[in-house]
Amino acid sequence: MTVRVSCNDCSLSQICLPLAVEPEQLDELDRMIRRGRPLKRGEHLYRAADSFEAVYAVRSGALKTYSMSEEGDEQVTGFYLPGEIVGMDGIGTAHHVSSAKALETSTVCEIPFTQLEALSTKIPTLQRHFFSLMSREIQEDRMLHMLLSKKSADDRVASLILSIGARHQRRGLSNTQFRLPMSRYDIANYLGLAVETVSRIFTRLQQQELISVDGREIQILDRPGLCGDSRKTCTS
Amino acid sequence: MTVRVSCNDCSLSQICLPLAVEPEQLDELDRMIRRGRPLKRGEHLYRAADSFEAVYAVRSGALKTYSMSEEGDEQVTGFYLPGEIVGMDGIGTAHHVSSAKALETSTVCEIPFTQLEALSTKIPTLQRHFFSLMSREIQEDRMLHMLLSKKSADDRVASLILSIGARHQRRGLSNTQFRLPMSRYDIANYLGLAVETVSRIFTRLQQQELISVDGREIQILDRPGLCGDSRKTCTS
DNA sequence: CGAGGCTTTGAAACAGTTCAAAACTCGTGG
DNA sequence: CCACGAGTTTTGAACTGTTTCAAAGCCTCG
Repeated sequence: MTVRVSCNDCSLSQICLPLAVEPEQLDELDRMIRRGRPLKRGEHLYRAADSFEAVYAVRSGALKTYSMSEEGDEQVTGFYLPGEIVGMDGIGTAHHVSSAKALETSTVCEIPFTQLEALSTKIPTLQRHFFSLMSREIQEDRMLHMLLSKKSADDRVASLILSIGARHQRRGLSNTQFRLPMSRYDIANYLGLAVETVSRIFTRLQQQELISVDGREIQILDRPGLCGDSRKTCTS
Repeated sequence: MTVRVSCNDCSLSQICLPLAVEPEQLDELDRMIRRGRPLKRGEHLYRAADSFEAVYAVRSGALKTYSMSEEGDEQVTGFYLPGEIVGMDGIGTAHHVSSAKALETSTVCEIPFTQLEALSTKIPTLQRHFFSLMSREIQEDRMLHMLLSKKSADDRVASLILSIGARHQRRGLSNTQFRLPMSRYDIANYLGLAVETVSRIFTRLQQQELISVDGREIQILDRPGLCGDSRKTCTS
């Protein structure tokens, strides 16, 4: 039982795949997309070693991707918010190398990759857009590389908060006040820190009056301060 | 004055782009490639903010890519050996976001991206191969993410040594004995460590008789030991 | 052969971790 | 509707891997 929503009606079409497709060709893209039932918090969208069939656009909610090392510890590799594409790391190996799990009730649009590939050869702007998406994912990984390798724990947390804010803004929401969809554990894991450290930093950033924290509810009080802290280009 | 070498004669064709192209179509790929004069150690292939025109296949030598933070410190984001493709991070932004610099005398094949894109719509296996390459770059970034966020300094260095070895093997060279093309500074920077730490670790790994080190000359003496150290899947 | 860059080594300092424990949330079932 | 309990978050104190500072030795290439 697939839900009947079309890209035309979707509020995310301006930041999602459709933006690369002319209106007259949108139907073709639209028809290949499968919109399944919502994922409940904790449910998997796919698991490592599943065969790679599709990429997914997040429609609502939030997901995390993670992989497992041989010793069995988890590494959170990314967070995905509405309008973002998840699952591109599987293209090269024909099976997923990471798992994707819902952080809260979420809906996604499934885009079968073989069909997307075929359509891409017909619509150059779509091919280009997809190259761009992957390239930008690489760029972001490089920025994360710098974050992990050069920045202090405070900078890392500040940077994540700013990033979530900026991604909210892309959807027309406040970049100043929002709810973090992930736990302190996930944040710590993603940023290569201990949970205790992350918790202490939230408290500290609040004491410095850079943000106000209430559980997962965040409000940015002093953006320049927070940016300066993380020395990150302060878009938004 | 472009050098006259064709993909047909190139010993790297089995790990480089040509592997995705049928022999009868190889000429078309071949014709779009420009082979320039060698880069001397320290010369740039491109710099951050240069407009993005092409990706490059390394033919000989070795390069590093790096980006600069606002404060002006360098982050080495990758090392590129013969047969590998460098420059894909620029696709999404129309200009390069990092710089690429020769670590030693190197030659590269320049592949104009617009032409590659056009050819990709005609040769689906080429399109697929390019998606795969980018996807694998993302995968590797994710493994690096885990390395930086969860592993000890010793594990990181061991892992890099094993990676360089494996990449030598792909070209039919020894995966046990080789020369590192990069300085201790570059290794430290890439792995998020201090130079002194890296130097100490090389000494320590040698004391443990896992490797033998003579400057940049490396020999792996106890692969399982080195793998076990870095807990990395020990291919090769 | 000399100079600047690399590499190594030692000792002190520190950022972040680990261990331990208490306090809070929130969904669930009685 | 309230109480229970598992998972999450916070806080404190001791510990440790890595960095920083300092200095000497070593290539290598002009």
